[in-house]
Amino acid sequence: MKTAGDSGFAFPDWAYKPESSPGSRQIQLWHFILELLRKEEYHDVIAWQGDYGEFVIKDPDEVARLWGARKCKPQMNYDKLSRALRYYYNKRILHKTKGKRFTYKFNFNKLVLVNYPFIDMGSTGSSVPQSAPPVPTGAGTHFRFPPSTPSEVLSPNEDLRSPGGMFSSVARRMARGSVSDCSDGTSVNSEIEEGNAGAGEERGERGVSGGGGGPGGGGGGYRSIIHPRLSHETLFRMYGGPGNPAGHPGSRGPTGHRIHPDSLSPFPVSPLPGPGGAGLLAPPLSPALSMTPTSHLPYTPSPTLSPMLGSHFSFNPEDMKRYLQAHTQSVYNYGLSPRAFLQYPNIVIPQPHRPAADKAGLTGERGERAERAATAGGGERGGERHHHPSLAHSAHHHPHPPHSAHPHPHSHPMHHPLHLGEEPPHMSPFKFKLQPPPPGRKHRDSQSQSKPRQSSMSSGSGSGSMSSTSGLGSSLSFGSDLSSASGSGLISASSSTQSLNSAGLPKIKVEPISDIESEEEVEVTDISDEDPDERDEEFELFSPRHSRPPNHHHHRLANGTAAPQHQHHPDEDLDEDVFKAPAPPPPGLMPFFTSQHIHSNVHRGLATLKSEPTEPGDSNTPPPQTGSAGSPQTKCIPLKLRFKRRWSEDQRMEASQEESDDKKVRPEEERERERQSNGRMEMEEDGTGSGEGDSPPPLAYEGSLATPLRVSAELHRATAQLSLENKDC
DNA sequence: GCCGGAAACT
DNA sequence: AGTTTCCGGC
Repeated sequence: MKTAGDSGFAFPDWAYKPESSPGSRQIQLWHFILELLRKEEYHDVIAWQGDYGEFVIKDPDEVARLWGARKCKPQMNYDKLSRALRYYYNKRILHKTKGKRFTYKFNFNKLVLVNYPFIDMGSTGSSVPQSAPPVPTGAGTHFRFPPSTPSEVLSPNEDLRSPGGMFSSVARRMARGSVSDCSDGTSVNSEIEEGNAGAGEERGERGVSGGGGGPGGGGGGYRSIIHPRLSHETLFRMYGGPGNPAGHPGSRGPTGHRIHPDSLSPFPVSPLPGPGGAGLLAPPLSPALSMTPTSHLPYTPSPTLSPMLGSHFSFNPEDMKRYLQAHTQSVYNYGLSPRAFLQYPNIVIPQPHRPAADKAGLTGERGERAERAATAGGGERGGERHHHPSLAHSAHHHPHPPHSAHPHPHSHPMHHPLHLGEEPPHMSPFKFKLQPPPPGRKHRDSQSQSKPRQSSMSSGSGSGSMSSTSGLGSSLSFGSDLSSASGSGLISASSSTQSLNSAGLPKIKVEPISDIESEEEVEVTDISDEDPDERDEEFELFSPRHSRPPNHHHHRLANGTAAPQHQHHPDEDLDEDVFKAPAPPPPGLMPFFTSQHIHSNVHRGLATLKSEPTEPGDSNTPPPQTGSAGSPQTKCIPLKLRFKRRWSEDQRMEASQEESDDKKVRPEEERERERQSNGRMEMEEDGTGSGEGDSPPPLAYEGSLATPLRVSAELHRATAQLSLENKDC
């Protein structure tokens, strides 16, 4: 089965579909809708209206006609189209706004972020009008929706390993891509948009009534609507400097990593409003940063794109740095869940942006960007993004948003330069052998799960279960790799870890290229095995349930009282949340960002893990304001070790954060199982049900850190090993 | 108008 | 898989 996972990215199946991506021949309805929405010409037909992400089809027939034209389905009508839209309900891409005719609402959190991490949500939150269509202003010049598709994003593999590869890959795609429409031989080259940056949009369809199905008409009409490919620039932004093949370690300066050339992050905020960039979005991670674990994305090894490529790949420090940086950056840029950082405790979060430096760096670096020319009109840097009219007033056009205006970037605790260059020198390349993820726990438990639904959680193969951990095999990979790294030369982390397996993590074998041979195999057992699954709620962190007591099975209340009293239907709530403007991240979460828990000095071993989650991470990094004190002691901790720890914690976190998601999608059995074992998940909300403003107590996290003895013991051992190794650093 | 099952289509 | 088509039901 091919899914997003094939590419190595953690995407919900529905979100992936390369074929359906803009660049491919088939466009998906939601893409199309978004396209229309972003075009003023169609505002009389369909437009944003109402709440965030909500739009109204003003002229159903016309929309249907347009859609039909696009799909070469002259018989299309609103009834059919709406049926298609309804299919999105379960996928959570859309919701129907009840009571309002022809009104639907996008779930951009799932959709945009997952699919188009590059999209600039605009100033989002506050500045954006209610319906503020998360109109994605592309990272690039002009807003392109869908800026890219996961598939186009390139696999981490490619990126990390060699930008060059990335390029070629892009080139390849660009070369090939064109969207064919119903027209005879006519094909709509989506690339065009890149070229004209939206200029010359045509509405061929309109007015060509009747001709809807007509080849020429239909095709041409949308010609510029779609932007299928990710520009190189975008890619660079995503991954930091342009071509800097892994082969040239150290060639890139800190500034070179600039993901966003614009003065400030082009992704000021996630769609979720939040104080100062605090708009933390949850889990949906950038496809580009596939290594990041997401809670709702299934992991699927990709033979071709994923890091699992070939099932074996080598990793060197540079790559790691790059990856980490990208990850970090993405977290910041996309307002990802703080959890994303949990993995890299010691990592200093990159500064959102250093305009001058960045630009300089970027400029210098991106000579090869072909698209530059193409996008000429765009002026990406200028921050000239296409804004949806409705967004007009949004604070978008801030090439250099003042802090006041955009507190996020700088005020955000996360904003610390990532000093990758300062990674422990001793890091030597090591190989990771990735193996296909073991069957999810569900699988094991119930072999005969009903058909998998892509909606995050339900997929049988554990994709659902993978939730956060699995999201990206890679991220997990690291963790597991690292943890296992301490073992004998070649270890299969997954094999030793049941929890991991249950999580559906890919198996990874780490082959220390350098010296780690003496290490013992460490078995990392995670308590999270409880039920790492089916969670795909992206707002986990921000939802009330986060306040749930730590280290408990997610579905249970701390006091053991399971008495959920909230009135709403959990489903409803969740959905609502999802479709609602995101709430600001709970204060309590900040610590996560700021203080990278973990890391501990080697000597302390795992103790840190258990009790002191908030230790300051990188010695190089000044402790964030919010962070609790920090003791610079982790300097010498090998990345591997950090990862290991991070991973463990993450696992625990995951376990505690699970929550119910889309029940609709979930197989009945599954739900049943959950109910039985965990009690009502609804309870997770803790009765706090209030919604958005909820801020979970910081404690929650700490508690969740509690580690089972066995785990700590194991880890401890591993740690000891590592520490010995790195004693001298 | 809206919903969602079912089957067919690509 | 993602619709498209059809349709009965609310």
